[in-house]
Amino acid sequence: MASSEHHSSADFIRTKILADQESQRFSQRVHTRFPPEPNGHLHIGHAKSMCLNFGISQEFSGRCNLRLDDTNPTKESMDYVQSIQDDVRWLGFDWEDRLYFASDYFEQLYDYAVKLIQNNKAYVDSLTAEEIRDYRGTLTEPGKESPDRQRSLDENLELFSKMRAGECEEGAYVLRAKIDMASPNINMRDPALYRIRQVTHHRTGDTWRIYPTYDFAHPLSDALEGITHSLCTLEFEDHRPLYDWVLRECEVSCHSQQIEFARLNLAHTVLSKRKLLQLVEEGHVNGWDDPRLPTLKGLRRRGYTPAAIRNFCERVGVAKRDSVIEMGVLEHAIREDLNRSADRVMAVLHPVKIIIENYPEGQVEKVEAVNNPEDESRGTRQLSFSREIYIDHDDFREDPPKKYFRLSPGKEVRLKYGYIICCVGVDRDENTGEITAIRCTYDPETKRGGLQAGRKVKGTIHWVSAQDALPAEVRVYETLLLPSNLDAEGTSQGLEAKLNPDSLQVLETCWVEPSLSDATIGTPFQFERQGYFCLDSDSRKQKLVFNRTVPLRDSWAKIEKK
RNA sequence: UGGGGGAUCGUCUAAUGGUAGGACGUCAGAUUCUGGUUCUGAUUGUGGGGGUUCAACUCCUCCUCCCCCAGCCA
Repeated sequence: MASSEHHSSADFIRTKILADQESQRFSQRVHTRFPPEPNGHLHIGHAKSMCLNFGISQEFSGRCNLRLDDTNPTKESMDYVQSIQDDVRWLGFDWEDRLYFASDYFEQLYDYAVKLIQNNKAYVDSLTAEEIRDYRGTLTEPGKESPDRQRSLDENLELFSKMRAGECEEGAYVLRAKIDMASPNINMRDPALYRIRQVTHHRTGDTWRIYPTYDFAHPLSDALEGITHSLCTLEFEDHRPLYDWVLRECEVSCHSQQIEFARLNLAHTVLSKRKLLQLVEEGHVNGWDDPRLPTLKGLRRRGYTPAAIRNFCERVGVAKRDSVIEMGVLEHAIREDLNRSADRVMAVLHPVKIIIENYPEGQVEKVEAVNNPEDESRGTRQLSFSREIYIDHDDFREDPPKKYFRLSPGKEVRLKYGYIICCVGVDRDENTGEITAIRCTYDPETKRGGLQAGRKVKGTIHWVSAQDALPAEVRVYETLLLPSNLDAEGTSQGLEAKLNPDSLQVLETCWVEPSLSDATIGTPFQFERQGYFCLDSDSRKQKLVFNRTVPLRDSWAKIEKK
């Protein structure tokens, strides 16, 4: 059986599918679908759904469709339709020739609606939205039937056809399922099937003036496509009786099994389209591809790879309980990927100049640097070494704390791939007293291959040569939401209060090694000892711009915190 | 409150009557020209009370807590 070879234990969905296969349900066929509404950009929560739907179809040698659930033209657009396809492809999933649209089924859906009317299972209601709400009852009280529930078959047919013809105002009528106004499940109290929308649909144009609701269109779309397992999130659990009702009353030949799972929640960020939209529209972030956003476009720009995201989704698992995944899991996934694949380069983000007093002025020599210690085939490159170099501000302390292995007065460190240097003093600004340069001497025998090459010192730090380093801007990101405010829900006001004011830090005066001059946008690098970075699309020849994808783990920072 | 779901290490997630396991995190050690990586070890958990059973995360029962539903959104 093509199922759980890769899983020591299957999740509850795969277990269910396995059972269906064994019982010959659906003739052992497995056909899923990923059905986003084209009303926004995809985010990492959708990635979970894609990994599930496409992943399951692969494991069970089945198929997975991409379906755009475009039943509400007031919120949707062709831009989103395109963006969704780009993102699905980018994540690495292939729907082959099975790209579908709910709007492709509008004609068939209409026929099914007519059939329901003819079978006395649906009626045209002229109650207003407010009246329908009142008639619906409450959680504890049953609803009451609309006067129009008794409308004659012919009248229903005629009105529904008028609705379609565009002869009615928005809100004048709605087609409702005739189920049970006293049902304890509010979704079964004669839910709306069709509503009038005098708007142009991004695909069907002005052909339609009535549009089916999710509850009507979704089960039938599944049936029309031969979907066997219709995976959706927990909030649709009590729509399942309605889902089944529609398929039963429409007498379709394929009755898919709806299975609900818990949606993804990620700590310190937002994963609802509404809130994402708010962040973009109110200018808290710079567009849908802002690297701080958990949108696929944002993650991509930030430097996250499709493999890391897919791996993350696998680690997170699938279950029915509400959960919040720690950012650490996502960060682990991208580090794991990039550690293997990203070439190492030297970059100094908070530069301090070092003058090596005993190194001849004007001399430049080459040192050999390893591109990727995890992958020898990536080879080496030459770095130039000279009298003046930059190191990071964090790698020097005048007053070093205990266990500080880096540079401080009278102490030695190794310059990675270069020499061991010793701090002999500092230059200061006469007025402010600020350090303007650090003075060092070097030990000429300590270069790789030198007589003292094996000499051990506690610390090794990164550096760039002042004479050929390239200026760069580096954008450092933190979580979008403050770690302190964990409560997920809130008003729009609440969201704003939780925003991390330091989610973006721009370092304008960084220096990077010259090899980065021909970096391409998006290619990941490890800035030695710091983290993973990639060139941003804002980058220009004169000023390179990098995004920090994720920092390296930093055990010194932990020690120092104590 | 009616209905529908859910509760297992700090965080995710396995174990459907038979050794509570894995991952992330954390801590400690080893290796390291990245305080990275890798390796080794450690750490901590079945919401509560009854019951059935040789044996309960699992079954029964009572309770507690959390999530979802009163759109002509999905």
